[in-house]
Amino acid sequence: MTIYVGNIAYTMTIEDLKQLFLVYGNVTDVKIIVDKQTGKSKGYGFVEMERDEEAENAIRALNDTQVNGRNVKVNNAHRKNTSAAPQE
DNA sequence: GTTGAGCGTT
Repeated sequence: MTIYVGNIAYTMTIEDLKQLFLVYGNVTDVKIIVDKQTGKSKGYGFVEMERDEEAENAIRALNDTQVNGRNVKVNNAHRKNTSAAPQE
């Protein structure tokens, strides 16, 4: 399952997110979106986990929680073709 | 700061 992580602090890195989600399950891939034009973080990223149940568990545990001083938004991704469900 | 990018073998 691909998890969307938004409103994260610019200080948050891929390893930071990976460690956070690894507590709830094994993480297959972690990615933070960086603007190609500015080279800065866009403030959101994606985390891919093997088991959906662990992913949802991590979502419920980390969503709307303060990380690095920022209230992060964690939810299952609902766009692109990386989601478990088709896009309308 | 709210739903990507990958640029060459993932």
